[in-house]
Amino acid sequence: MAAHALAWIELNARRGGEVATSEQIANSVNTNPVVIRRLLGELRGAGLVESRRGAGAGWRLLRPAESISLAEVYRAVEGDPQFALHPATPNQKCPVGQGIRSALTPVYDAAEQALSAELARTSVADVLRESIAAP
Amino acid sequence: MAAHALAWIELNARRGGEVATSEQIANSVNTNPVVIRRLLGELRGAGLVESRRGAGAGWRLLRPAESISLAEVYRAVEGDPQFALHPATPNQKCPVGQGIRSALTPVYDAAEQALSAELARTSVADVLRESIAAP
DNA sequence: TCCTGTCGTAACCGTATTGGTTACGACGGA
DNA sequence: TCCGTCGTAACCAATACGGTTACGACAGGA
Repeated sequence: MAAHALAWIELNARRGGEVATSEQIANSVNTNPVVIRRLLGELRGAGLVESRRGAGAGWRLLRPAESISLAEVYRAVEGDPQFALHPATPNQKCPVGQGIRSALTPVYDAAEQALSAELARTSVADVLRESIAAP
Repeated sequence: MAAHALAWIELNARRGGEVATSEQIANSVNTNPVVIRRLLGELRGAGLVESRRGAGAGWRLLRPAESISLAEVYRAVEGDPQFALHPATPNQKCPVGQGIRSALTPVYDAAEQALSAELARTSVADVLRESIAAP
């Protein structure tokens, strides 16, 4: 949904729209404007968009769509690590339980890294282009 | 937890244990035996372990720990795709909404692929070794 | 100055997921 | 026959997520 929202803002800008309102975006994503405002709020925290209030308010990209990668979007939206360790701390009296977390942490880090690197290959502009090109 | 359980089964085997019971594994993972049985049930479905019932029952790896990668474990446990598309189908009357899903699907597939490739670099035997080696 | 449109945010709901727990039947070796 | 273990259903609490309503804050125009 975040990728969709950003692509829509970019399309709107290319059509001459100064800013995009959460209601317009919600109409395309088919959800509630509040959901969009929450979502874009996180992206604003990551420095990807800015919002204007008052009359004629709305949202705008802070950087060219070509330079915003899905890795940044992903990181902004899915803040916490994707790979969680055990909910309860394992049995420290067992050799495995004692060392399992420090054994898995680097593996998880590498996995997140690989994921991020792959997502970095696609930009919001790419998403928009492929969306428009779809049959 | 799945990686932990498999590593424990392997450690137990190296110590001469024929099979590992869900209660023993649960003791190391610090959870309930039923949770372990459910978990290993999925891994059995993926052909990674087998279970024996009756007296003296328990679990055993079906393949050498060196040949079981975390990618297989991950796939067995986290069956469905990690990247979900929109919960509600987007507005088909909008160019972005109409094409966004077919634009994102290949990106998601590539991301899952990158993730899997990274996890494939680590085996259950690696996890056990690193766990035991931990300070 | 007031009015209007939009964001910002809190509050709440329903649903789904997850790990945990209890319970009990099924199985199979001793 | 007995006993230990798996297999599985049922239920619970906690959490997360998208959705919805509501309302104050803000800013620009009339």
